[in-house]
Amino acid sequence: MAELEELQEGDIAEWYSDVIVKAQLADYSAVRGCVVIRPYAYSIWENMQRWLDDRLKATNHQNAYFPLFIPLSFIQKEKEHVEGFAPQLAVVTHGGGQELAEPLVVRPTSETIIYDTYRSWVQSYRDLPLLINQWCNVVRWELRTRPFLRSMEFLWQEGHTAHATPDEAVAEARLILDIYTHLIQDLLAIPVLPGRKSPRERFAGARDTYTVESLMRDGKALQMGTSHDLGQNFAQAFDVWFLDRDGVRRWPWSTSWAVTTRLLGALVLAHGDRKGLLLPPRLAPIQVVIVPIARSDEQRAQILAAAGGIAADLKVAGVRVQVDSREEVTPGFKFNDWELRGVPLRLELGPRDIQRHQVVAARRDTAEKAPLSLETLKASIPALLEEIQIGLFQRALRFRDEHTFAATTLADLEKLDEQSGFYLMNWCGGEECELRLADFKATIRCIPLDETLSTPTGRCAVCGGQPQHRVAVAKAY
RNA sequence: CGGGGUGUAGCUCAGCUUGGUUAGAGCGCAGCGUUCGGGACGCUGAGGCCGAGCGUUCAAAUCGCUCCACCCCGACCA
Repeated sequence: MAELEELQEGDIAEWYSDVIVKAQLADYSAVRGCVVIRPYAYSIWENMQRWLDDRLKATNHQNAYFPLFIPLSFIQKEKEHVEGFAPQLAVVTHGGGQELAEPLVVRPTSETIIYDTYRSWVQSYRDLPLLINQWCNVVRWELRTRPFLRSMEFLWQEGHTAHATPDEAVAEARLILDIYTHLIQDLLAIPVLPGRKSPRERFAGARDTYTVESLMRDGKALQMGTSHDLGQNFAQAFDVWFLDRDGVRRWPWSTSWAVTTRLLGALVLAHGDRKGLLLPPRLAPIQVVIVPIARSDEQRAQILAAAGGIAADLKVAGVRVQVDSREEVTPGFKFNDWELRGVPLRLELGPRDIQRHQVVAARRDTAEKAPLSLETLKASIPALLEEIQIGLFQRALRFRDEHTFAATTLADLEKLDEQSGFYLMNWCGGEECELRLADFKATIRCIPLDETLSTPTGRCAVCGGQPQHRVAVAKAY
């Protein structure tokens, strides 16, 4: 595998699927567009889930589960929603050998079935806010699929909340965006650009869509998570009412928000290199792998015993550690194997080390090797893992800064071919101007929430008119 | 849904142009032995409806037609 930055677009695609398969993250399945998520990747997903689920519970959200099947008529109740999702629906027409009276769609997202239920849950302002989350799978009939980044079935969490005031709903959508920001920056070690979507890029049926966008190492942007201010659209469409404090009947204001297993793909594309995967320690299923090196059988027994002791100590210190005691492959093979699988830290333990009372620690991120004293491992290893975690984020942040440019005219976007990344561009807010970006295979990724970025500084780069914002433009996955 | 490509051992592929013994290689897998600080080696062995169907022929992995699947590239999408 060559250095990622040197690869052409098609080769990146090949590198990506290579890493996915060789690092045992996913397997292609018998079904087009659907992958098998292997234990290694699922374990990473569980680590993300655990953190996010805890945060959601800490902010008073509760988990629930709604049906996989949704009556077709439900999807059709919200005008924009149906227009947005109709082309992507998988529809069940038969069951038990009979044609169904009404077809059932396999959920592409659950707003409709959930609001149909909320009608009976919400009567009074005392029932609000209603803060529900569900972990599940969804299906969207994609034409062009890629493992994790876009598959026909994927896993996610979808939050659906209802509030008594519009301000509360917006505050909720923003709170979640903030939680996503922490998840992605603190755990995945990937910097995000938080912002709002242009009307054109908004979720079907939303009043406003908030997004966190990141840059992959090939300079393309990836939408990492979204949080929608749905206004009263779904409440209205599904006839959800509450009697407010002042005796007036109102539709509640609602939000929905999601992150998906796409984040697993982001991990590969944001940190991977020519050796393969590189996992941030806080998410790595195996943070430390110990590779024993021995010449004779009795030496092996001694070294394996020592390795087992180190592993036990590290486990007590909260480190996820594994001893690679395979005898059928050489240490050199193991080095490459674990590097491909992205384990952040490797400890080599051989006869020399036993003698000197040390291990040799090899960092996946910098390829540096250094001896570590056995006495202080319980402190030095967690510290080193933390250093790697921070370093990965810093490196990704530097990469993003170096790939963020200004575009003052449309012609500046021609540079996208040479130098892909975020291009900050003044925009009048007109859809005609936005559509011109297609000439460069680019889209408006977001209007940054950070006003130092989004405050316009000149004229609209496309039409020369009065700009409304500066927006982040990029090629996207 | 359009364009391109590929289907032969678990994987990567050769063989097909010019039809003809028992279909091959490397890797992987199993057993045994030697190895082990950056992808070790030797010996032995298991493993195939040549993507599916129909046709041409004395004879098809090989020629023709149809279908299917997957990958890559574009328009639509988390």
